[in-house]
Amino acid sequence: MSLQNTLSQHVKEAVSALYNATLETVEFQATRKEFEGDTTVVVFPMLRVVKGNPVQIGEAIGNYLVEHVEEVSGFNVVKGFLNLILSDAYFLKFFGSVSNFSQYGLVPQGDDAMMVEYSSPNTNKPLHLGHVRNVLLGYSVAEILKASGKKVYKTQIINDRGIHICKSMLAWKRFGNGETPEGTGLKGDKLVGNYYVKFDQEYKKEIGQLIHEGKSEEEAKSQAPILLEAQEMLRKWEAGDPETVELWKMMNGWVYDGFEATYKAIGVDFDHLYYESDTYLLGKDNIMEGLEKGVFYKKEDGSVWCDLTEDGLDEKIVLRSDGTAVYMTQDIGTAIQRVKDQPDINGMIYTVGNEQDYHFKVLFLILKKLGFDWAENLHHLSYGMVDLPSGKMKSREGTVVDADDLVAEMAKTAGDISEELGKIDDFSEAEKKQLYHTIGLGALKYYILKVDPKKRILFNPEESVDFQGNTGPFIQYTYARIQSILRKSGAHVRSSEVETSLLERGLTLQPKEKEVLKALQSFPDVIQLAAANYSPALIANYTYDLVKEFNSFYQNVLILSEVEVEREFRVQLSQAVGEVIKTAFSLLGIDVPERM
RNA sequence: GGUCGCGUAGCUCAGCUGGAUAGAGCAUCUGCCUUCUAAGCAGACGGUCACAGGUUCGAAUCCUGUCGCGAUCACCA
Repeated sequence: MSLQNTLSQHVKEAVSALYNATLETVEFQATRKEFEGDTTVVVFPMLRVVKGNPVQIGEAIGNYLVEHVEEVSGFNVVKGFLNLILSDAYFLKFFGSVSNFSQYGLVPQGDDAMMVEYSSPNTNKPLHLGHVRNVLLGYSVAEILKASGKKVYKTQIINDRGIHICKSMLAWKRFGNGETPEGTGLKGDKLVGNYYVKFDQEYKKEIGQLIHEGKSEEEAKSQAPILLEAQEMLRKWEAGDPETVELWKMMNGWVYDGFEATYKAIGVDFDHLYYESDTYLLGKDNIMEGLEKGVFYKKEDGSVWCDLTEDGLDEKIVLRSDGTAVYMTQDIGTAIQRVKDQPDINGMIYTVGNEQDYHFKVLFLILKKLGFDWAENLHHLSYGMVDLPSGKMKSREGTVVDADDLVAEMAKTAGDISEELGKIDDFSEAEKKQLYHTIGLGALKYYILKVDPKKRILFNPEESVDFQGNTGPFIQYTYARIQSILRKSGAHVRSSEVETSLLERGLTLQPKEKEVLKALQSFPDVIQLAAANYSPALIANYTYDLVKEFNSFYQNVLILSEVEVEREFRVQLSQAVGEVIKTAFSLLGIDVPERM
């Protein structure tokens, strides 16, 4: 039983004994820094069942607790707040009860399985800053869910078909002169992306020409020869024309190699890949079944709809009048297919930008109406856009921030700062390169993940990301310093038997040490809370708080003390903090360096 | 226009189920490297929590309305 539960029980007893009243719940709160105490009971809510002065009630309960509960060694009452002081024995008992801090807070995997989808790239252009936020969020939420005891399948659906793909194929065919990634030394996704841009340039040129010849803008846009040809290419692809399919396979292959390199650089991975070319025909059967069940209805022109007006939404089309699928059709079919493929899944998380909030609201509602039990556990992990100081990113205007460039830029900044500090002059070039990548990526990931996903991010690439304060590198730095302490102290290994004897050997805890212990104590709760809210930000901000407490301790208390017991405990405490930082950061997908 | 989200210090952000004098970092200013890594620590300065009502012993937090910003409301994906 957690301390809070134990205390809660005793407070109820106290109220019962002292006032002959029954308390439903006891409200706890972290004690504010300016008051003495380790945890606080709020007396106000008790006034409903106990009539009287909150201060007197607090005093009475406080006295009762000190007398009856060994963990409580003292108290004070300020207004309606009962601040309890916990004994050193209690804190050391907690510290000793954790046998292995590298596993601390992690719940062993149960049978509950979830699928987390993220990235969802198009294969006509490279990944950009928007994808970076998506991928980091999805990956981190998947890791947090794992830590909370869920089995997790990480997936991405690759949008590998459609008119946009044909555009870059056509442009390559027309202007490419047989260029390949190998021949040019360009990453495959970059090469293909260039032809997508090339298509757009040609398209604009042709539109201009047509308007010059007297067509209206609308006519020009729909009649430009290059566009017609792209549409023709899509038809050929759908018909399975060998030459077109061959080209499609080749160019998509280039793009996959490019994506793979980017994912590797960012440090994310997937368990399953879905290709839209395999799934885009799914869903029609499900629509037909739904039609029979009466979930959908058919209009006179043959199109199929779902009436959501009773749920406060509109009618939504799920099948066109010509019988072809829309986006919604595919998503319905894909969701159902996934559960068929992986029957232990009983929930799915879709990491997709908030511009699709409405789509997912409708999708989930329809799946519920179709009667799937897992439809209750669908969640749209919706996130805000990443804006630049210049405004929105627009691929056609070349204002996108490329993911690979961004990672390289961050590593360079990390390198510049490190060189200036000169702490790692004995590193080899390869080690330095690795370290700069770790730090730069840590800065980028932390910067994005510490913000509430719902909020838009204003990303200024020039100012780049800070390395001071609430940042990834600051936390990495703290970890590195802890490793340094462990090296210098001869790396004491913690064992659970030791801590009780620490008390017997005369150890008394200092306030800074208690603060660190308190911060460590809340880690398991934070993981659960983060999993329940799909929020990496909670983990990030928790880690920062822990590091702040540790640094304050580090700076104000001598760790390598002359007194043996103190030295032993402080080294172990440092080690524990290091392990929790490492765990927390692994949930964010951030590596920690041994030295920096 | 309907719906959804956001609005907290000059800037970037925390603030869990309502609780004490609303917290960090950056920026500005003061101290601290002969002691475990100064990417640090200790402190100062900085707030009408967009605005107005309401519920409550108590509201940044919950409810209603207003304003501002954004997204969305396709037989596009």
